[in-house]
Amino acid sequence: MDKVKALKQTPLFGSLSEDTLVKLSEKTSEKFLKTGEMVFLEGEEAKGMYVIVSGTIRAMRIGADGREQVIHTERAGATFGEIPVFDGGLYPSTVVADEDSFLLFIDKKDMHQLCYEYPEIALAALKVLSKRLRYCASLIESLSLKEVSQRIASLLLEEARQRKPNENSIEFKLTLTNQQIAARVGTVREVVSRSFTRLQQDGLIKLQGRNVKLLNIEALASFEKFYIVSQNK
Amino acid sequence: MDKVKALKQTPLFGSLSEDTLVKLSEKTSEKFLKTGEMVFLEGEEAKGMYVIVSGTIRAMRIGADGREQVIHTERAGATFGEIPVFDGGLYPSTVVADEDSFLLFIDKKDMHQLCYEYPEIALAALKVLSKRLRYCASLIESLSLKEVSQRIASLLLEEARQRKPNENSIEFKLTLTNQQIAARVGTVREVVSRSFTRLQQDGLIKLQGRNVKLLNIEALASFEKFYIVSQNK
DNA sequence: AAATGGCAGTGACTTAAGTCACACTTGGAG
DNA sequence: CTCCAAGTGTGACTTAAGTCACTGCCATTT
Repeated sequence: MDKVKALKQTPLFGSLSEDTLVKLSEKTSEKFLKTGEMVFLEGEEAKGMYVIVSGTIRAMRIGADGREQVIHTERAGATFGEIPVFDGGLYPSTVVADEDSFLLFIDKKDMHQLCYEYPEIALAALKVLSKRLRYCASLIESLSLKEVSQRIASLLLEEARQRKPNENSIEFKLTLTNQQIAARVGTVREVVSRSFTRLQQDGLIKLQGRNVKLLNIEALASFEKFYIVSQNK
Repeated sequence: MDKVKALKQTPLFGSLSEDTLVKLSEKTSEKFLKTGEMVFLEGEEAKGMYVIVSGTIRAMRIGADGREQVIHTERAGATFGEIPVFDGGLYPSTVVADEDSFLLFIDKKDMHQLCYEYPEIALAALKVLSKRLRYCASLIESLSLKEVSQRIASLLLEEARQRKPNENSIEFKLTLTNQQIAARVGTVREVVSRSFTRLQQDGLIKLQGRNVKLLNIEALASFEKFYIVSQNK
């Protein structure tokens, strides 16, 4: 069965035996989503969590003016909606499919039982949440202490890292729209656009349409970390 | 023994029997800190995590210009530094004592062993991290989508909640300096000061020195959530 | 091959927030 | 008591970021 294979791929359930995975997979229910469809809304009652078999999702919050801030994104093999499973509360953010996606739903109670029966699952979940917490802490830092162009620099470096591991000049196609970048980085479309042109003027990147070339990764990384504004007069 | 009593109080180890706690307590080591002393630095190699027996700490990041952003604060009974225990990385932020504090240190390996032996500990840890993640998500939202005075409003409401549960007009003494508030809320001292006077002008609070009175909790809460700026002309 | 809708780029303007400098409280410590 | 350090308040100024309003560019779709 396909579901079993999918569960096997995840960091959460990868440690389980074939048999156990079969039993688990029988308890899951399936959910198909088209791009843009919502999985759940912030504040909704939560009955369980999701595993992404294929596709990608974003978890986000929406401000009073309608602006969107992405909290985290997840792709195939990852899970989301775990928080209410472990602390009993409501879903902490709204989740939307960023591509057509196939999800498995796992009930709260089943998950608890698994954690008691197989401590390695609890440990794996702890690892997943820890990584997420790291990411959130960095996002907090950059929202509070860094400028937009620095945040964009780090997004570009991260995108690059996910493609080719390590060269000193990397070129790739941006799959994100400026609007999506803005929502991740905590600004608006126009500012993203201007930041790109500024990074280009400063010789850190080269743009041609949606094609980005990081001209000097070293410099970009140090810009991301250390750039300080005019200071005093 | 005092250590055992302290461990018993924590959400993490509260479920353990007296005997187990004694055994655990023997594995911990003690650490005393004066106000302002550092527990560990962001990026430091991590050998384990801490339990706060008494005192308070703040976990924070420091920007290139020296500005500080608090990620979370913890008080007696809480734990911190768990992330590297579960994901094997370095400490994600710098932790400093906000008062004279007494901590217990628990080794990574001991913690792992406990999680295997007592799944309820792993579950408790999952709950702790889930709560922290909720807090971080809200901080991200407010840094990205809310104005400083709104963030201060929510800080005031939170402070109030931690004292008297629910009345409609609450008065209390702010223990935080404006500087500390700024570091939590993601601004600078001066802006906090001005925000306070503005909240006062708008009739939401009454200030007398460090004494704050929330005049209209309803209104303050709705200001915190929904306030929208001038919009268009 | 038009036509349409979604994106990107940019000028012009506004504004919240940050910086600097200085004066004013205040609550301990000697 | 009074002195002092630490903290607060505030005016004046700068600036990053946000808003509005267009223009122009593609990539589909019919």
